[in-house]
Amino acid sequence: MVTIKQIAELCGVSRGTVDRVLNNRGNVKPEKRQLVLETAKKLNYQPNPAGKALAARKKNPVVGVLIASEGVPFFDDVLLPMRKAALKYENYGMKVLWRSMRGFNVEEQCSIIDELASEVNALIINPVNEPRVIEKLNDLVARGIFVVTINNDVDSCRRHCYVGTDYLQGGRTAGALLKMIAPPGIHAGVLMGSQSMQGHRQRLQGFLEVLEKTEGFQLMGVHENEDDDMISYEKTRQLLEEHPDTNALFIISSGAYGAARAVMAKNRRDIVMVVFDTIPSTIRMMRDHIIQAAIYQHPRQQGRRAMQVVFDYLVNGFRPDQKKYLMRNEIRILENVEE
Amino acid sequence: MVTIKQIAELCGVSRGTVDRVLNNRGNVKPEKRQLVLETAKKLNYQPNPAGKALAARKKNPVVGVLIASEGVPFFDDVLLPMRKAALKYENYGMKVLWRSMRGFNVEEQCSIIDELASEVNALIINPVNEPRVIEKLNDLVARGIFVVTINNDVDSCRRHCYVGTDYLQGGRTAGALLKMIAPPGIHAGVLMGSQSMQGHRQRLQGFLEVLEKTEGFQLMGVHENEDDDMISYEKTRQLLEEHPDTNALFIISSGAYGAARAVMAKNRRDIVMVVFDTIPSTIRMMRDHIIQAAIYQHPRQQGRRAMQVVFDYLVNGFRPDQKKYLMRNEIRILENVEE
DNA sequence: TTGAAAGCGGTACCAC
DNA sequence: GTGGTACCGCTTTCAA
Repeated sequence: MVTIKQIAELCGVSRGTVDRVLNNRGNVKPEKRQLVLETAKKLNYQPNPAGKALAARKKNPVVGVLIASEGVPFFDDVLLPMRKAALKYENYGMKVLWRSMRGFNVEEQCSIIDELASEVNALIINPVNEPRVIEKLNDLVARGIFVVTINNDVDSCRRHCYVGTDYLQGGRTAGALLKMIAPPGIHAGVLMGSQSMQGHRQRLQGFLEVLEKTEGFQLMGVHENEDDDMISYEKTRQLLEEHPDTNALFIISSGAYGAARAVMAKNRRDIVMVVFDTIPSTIRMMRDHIIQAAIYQHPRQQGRRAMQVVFDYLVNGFRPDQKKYLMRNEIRILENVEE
Repeated sequence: MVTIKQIAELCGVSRGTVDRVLNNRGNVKPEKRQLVLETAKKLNYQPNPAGKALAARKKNPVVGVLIASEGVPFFDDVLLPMRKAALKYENYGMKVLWRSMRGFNVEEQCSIIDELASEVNALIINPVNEPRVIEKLNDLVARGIFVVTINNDVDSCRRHCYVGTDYLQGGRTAGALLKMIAPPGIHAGVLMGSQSMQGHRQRLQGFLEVLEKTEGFQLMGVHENEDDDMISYEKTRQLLEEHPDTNALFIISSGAYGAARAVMAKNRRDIVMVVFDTIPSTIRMMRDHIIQAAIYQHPRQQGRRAMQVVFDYLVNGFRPDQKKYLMRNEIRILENVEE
């Protein structure tokens, strides 16, 4: 392992000079600069993160977290490991400010961002896909704040990093799975949160892409449930009444429980249900054999990873090595859904 | 964040004394000891891992890795992220000695362990489940070497930590999946590496546990392929000739490619194949629709995690918070198998 | 433009 | 028993 001290000795300069070169702080004579750079390269110098972390304490690293998590069980699985990771990183001197909100209110999100912006050097956010929010995030980036979007990426935003899933692939996986586990002649109904959610549209697109090539496939309707179980219940009930030949349901975001209750109410245990996320109510419905499979988007990894990317940047001085960290869309059935 | 220095000031003692108390190095008057402990507890003192890591350099932390990986594609997926993690940790001053072997030769494994034992303070090993090896590992533990078993745990071994999967659950998941994707009346043939591999037996057990309750299920035979594709090919061919009504194949460890080739040779594309691990040859067979699904045991996480557990112990001074780190058995189909 | 020195938190060793 | 001190690697500040 090579240290700054060794490079300094080899080049006949002081550690301070080496530091100035390696971190582009200027004020070094070109020849010396050149010499230091070459030596560092030749010896394959890699900074020791422990040294960096200790020194970084003086920079007072603070990260803000803003997630529209209230009333959304999925985010419990994101936030728990994120909190655990935060606890670990707080031992290095990093601080975390937690904020949450309910629903996708642009106004509210903007004002919380403003509030956080003045006291953090990094932000983890689950952003609403709206121009005003995007503009605000770009603004933070311009001011030197490190921005990580989680679970939901936004268009044309200059955020440093996105942590989430590939929605299109998620839809394809769900479609292909349904095709495998349902009898031929699939007549599927679809429920999604909202057409205005880009991720939901992409999942639907991937799903249809796979199934439309399938013999006997019929789409019985696509309905919006605003990620609400009650609305989900009503719409599913209606769908089943209008199209009794429906034999499969695909739930694109939340509302699986509501849909499952409608299936139970109609006593339609022949229906195959594929949903997203393995929240507790979904696991219960899997045990009752109402829901057959769920696509798992690694919420825990998402939470951990987002916090880690920020820590590595603020404390260890690493820029993320990817602009996007995409988690796999996994298939979970009753047998591998629990710990 | 609380530091040793602060505790020292509050207690009116020196940092050295606080260190002696918190690390049980003795030589502290009971009253002082008590006071320091109470203060640390009250302030919820947590050591800063960066400080520890820096100081740990003087201990010269070295870890040895010994995996019977040669000729086993599965371990490529374990070793690559393990190497990447090692590279990262080497920047903290930890050193890694890499060893590999081919097959499960007790003699050879023992001699490599002996060779490593004298130069490492930790060992990551994929052990052969044999008394002589187990004894040797227990010996290392007694000598203060930190031992992590990976992918294959061994009975009654005092290793500090196991990183791998739950074999029984893997078998159950495979069985339940087969039940979902194959038409009713499953006539399944099974290929396993060896009856003497505990993990393989457990997967078979989980598989049968689920399927034996299934109407119309028949087991057409269980054959050993020694994890070899050629043997796998021969045994599968034979099985299909003796039992032409076989309509499903379950491959418990390696040899999926050999079995798939036999299926192709017999032109039996109606057969449903469920296998373990998504090695390149398996992915190719999935693209050709010979293999329908694979159980994925998170090889990459296994590699990363094992290295991390060792690093956290040697460099940060954390004991692992679990004796077993079990990865989920995931279901992979063509649509979610690739990046 | 540069070097020297202090400090981040923890550990180890020496002198008393 | 105990305090003082040096050191691990990196950053920052100050003086020259």
